[in-house]
Amino acid sequence: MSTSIYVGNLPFTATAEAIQELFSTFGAVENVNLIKDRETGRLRGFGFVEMASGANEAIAALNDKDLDGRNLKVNRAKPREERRPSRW
DNA sequence: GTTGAGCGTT
Repeated sequence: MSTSIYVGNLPFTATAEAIQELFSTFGAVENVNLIKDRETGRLRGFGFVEMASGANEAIAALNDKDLDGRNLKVNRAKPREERRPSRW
């Protein structure tokens, strides 16, 4: 059982490994997925983290936490929606 | 800088 966590307001200086280390402090990080624009390849400024345990602990501790001069947004993520229809 | 995908067989 894993918990999907939404992480927003991420600094462009942050990386997946840094996020994993940060979240692994409170539990086991299953996976880290930083979202980036697939057309430009640049970070969108947010990402997702899957944790096997300590998810709520990480959320409570890292949410609204100061990082690189910005306050992080950490919340339980909602299931990914279907991609926009390619065709009618 | 705020809720993710990719272009073939996850």
